[in-house]
Amino acid sequence: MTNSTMDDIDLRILNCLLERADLPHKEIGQRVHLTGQAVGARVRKLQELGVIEGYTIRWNPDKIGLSVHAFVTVFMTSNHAHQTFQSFVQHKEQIVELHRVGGEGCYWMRVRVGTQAELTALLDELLQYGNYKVSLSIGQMK
Amino acid sequence: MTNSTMDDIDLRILNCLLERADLPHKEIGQRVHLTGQAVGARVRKLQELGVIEGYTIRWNPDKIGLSVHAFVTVFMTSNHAHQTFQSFVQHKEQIVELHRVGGEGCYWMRVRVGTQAELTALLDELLQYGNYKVSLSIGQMK
DNA sequence: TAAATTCCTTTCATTGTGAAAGTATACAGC
DNA sequence: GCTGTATACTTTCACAATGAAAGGAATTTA
Repeated sequence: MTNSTMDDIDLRILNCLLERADLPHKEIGQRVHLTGQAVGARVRKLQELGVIEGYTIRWNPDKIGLSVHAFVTVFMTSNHAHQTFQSFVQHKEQIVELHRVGGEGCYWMRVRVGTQAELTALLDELLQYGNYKVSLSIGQMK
Repeated sequence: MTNSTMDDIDLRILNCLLERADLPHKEIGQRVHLTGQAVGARVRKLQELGVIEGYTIRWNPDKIGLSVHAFVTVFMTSNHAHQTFQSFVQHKEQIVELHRVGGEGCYWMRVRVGTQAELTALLDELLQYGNYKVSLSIGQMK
């Protein structure tokens, strides 16, 4: 790898892939005026640079019954519970995203569950680590 | 398509794809004891059901200079501003996710920008619609 | 028991992909 | 100003992945 910096074409390829990662390189190539092979080489470069981390699917959790989508801010009550809290979170598959935050609270997390009852149960467990604030998503606009 | 219900194999395929959507169907097939073609048929079924919405990439905004990752809760001050607020958000590419929420505030949004100054500028613009609370992600654990 | 249905496998044609070789352009050093 | 080197592309080619079609096993329905 030579040039470790991204140009405008790389950005356009990135945008194409974000929108539709199953697009053939040849078709992306038509949009950025390159052959499929050249696109392939750039994509490989972007992966080596760590810009592209991997391929995934966009999906709809609602369709498999995960209709409750909550944002939870956690306020830790003890300074010593961080380790156990984090391992607690890691093995809870309902918690699909976790960030350490500065500002409001200590952690921010996204939760996906099937029922209100399941959410309540999770929140009850959370109490061993601290307090929380919950917001429920009632519609995604973007 | 006949059976509109998902079975355990479908779920396992879904998980494979969430982890690595570029895995060949043949290889997924080995994990769930099916041929590649059978996996392909199931994936097509999941797309028709709307469970799978499309293919994307996982990427690292940090690597292209988007190092500020903020969670913003918006408290609207007027009941009439929702329309203009939503179109405002739609054409701001720094706002990468937006939800209407119940609980804390009216909207929750995820913001990706390069600098604190850029965040400040965005928050200033937000003031025409309402107040806000900001948290900055200082590390993603999941 | 026979017919229909579902879901799979096998086979095959088409398409996508990555490696290799060749070409054009830019740039450094003599 | 020329030559060597590097970069990034295109073309060619072999291989792998994919989807369509046909056929088979197991289950359901009458």
